[in-house]
Amino acid sequence: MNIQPLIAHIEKIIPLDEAAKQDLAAKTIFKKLRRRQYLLQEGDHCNHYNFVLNGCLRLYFVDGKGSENVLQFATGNGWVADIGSLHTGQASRLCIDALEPSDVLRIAKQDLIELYVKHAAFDRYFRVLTENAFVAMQQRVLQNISSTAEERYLSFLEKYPHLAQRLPQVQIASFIGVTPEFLSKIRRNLMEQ
Amino acid sequence: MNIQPLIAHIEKIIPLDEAAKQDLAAKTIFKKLRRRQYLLQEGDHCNHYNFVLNGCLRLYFVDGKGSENVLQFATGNGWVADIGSLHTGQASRLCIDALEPSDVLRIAKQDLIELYVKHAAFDRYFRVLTENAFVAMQQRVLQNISSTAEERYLSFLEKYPHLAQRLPQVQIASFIGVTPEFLSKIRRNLMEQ
DNA sequence: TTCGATCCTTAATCTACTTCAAGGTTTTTT
DNA sequence: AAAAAACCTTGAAGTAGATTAAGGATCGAA
Repeated sequence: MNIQPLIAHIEKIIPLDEAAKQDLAAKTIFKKLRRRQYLLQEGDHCNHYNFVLNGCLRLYFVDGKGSENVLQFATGNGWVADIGSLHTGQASRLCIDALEPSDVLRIAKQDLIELYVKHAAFDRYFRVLTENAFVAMQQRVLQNISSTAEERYLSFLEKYPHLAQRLPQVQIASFIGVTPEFLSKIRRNLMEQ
Repeated sequence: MNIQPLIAHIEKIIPLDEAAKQDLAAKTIFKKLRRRQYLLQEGDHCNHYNFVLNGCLRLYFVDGKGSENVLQFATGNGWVADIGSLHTGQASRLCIDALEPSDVLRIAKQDLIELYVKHAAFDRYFRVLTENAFVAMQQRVLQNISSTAEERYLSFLEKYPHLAQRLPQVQIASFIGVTPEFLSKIRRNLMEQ
């Protein structure tokens, strides 16, 4: 199993010594997913942090009316987990599944804790990682509050041009927080100009 | 200057040795704010992480139409900063000011980095802190997408009962993402039941 | 003690977005 | 190759919430 992409990703933030790399390799699990396969299902306990090698996963929430609301897409070199459930140990209210056939590296919660304790570099890496994710999430809250759906769609195109090509409209609509019908209308309006 | 509340808050997550406490104390700046006083203004570079001892601050964004959109309230034992600006060094698009007269402890960016390097405990502490903040922000995105304004208001009351008493309605409206007029209507509807 | 801010509410009109229903196309599975 | 899913669009009708405008209440400063 080749965990090189993961190591490379970590070393963009902080160098790892040999011992750290070996411990990491020993705790990394490889998993292949088909399209539509669950990695986490509502009610499960989220026990793994997942690093996507290739393909595309989504983290989403099924609300009272049965609609899916996408919180996050994860493609190559991205992480995905229900961090809330992972930390508190409570059952998750979120789902993770594969939008495309995907390859994933997983680290179990207990192993992650051991890595934190043994190698301070991992605290640093996940601190920076989470700070970046936090900033992105904060900007999204801002945008939801202060922009129209059309503005949100345009900014999605700008920010994730590769995803815009790759994903079905339904998923994009769900991410920016509108119905697929309305996104269709937005797109038509944009075309006409 | 008494930084005991800050130390206590950190030690809920990870113990600090004497050296770490002393280095922390040496880098901590005390600041008193009047009501309405800015701690960070749009266009400034955010160079400090701020720990609130007492009072209440808000982090907010002024959008194209000139409306204020509250991202976060910070009261006793809470942190507030524009983490994005703090990290990238770019000018901030956010503002921080005091809703009540407040006392704040500040750590400058450069000092924070030195603390990270010298004492691994700080990487751990801020990792956990940011993970919690991230989870909260994620839940907020979810709620914005999948709930009505009334549901968001009720959940605000549940989650921050002390703030609901203390803050003007305008601020609460801005936090949950509606106009003050509409919040007023929501409150009336709730009364009538 | 009064003047100006800030704050809260009400009501009328307006609009961005949802819901529902339907038909056509493309992709996936068998 | 056929059947079944998933996907995208269109239009009509409905609704949550914004906007505008106005009046009254409370608070803070001089």
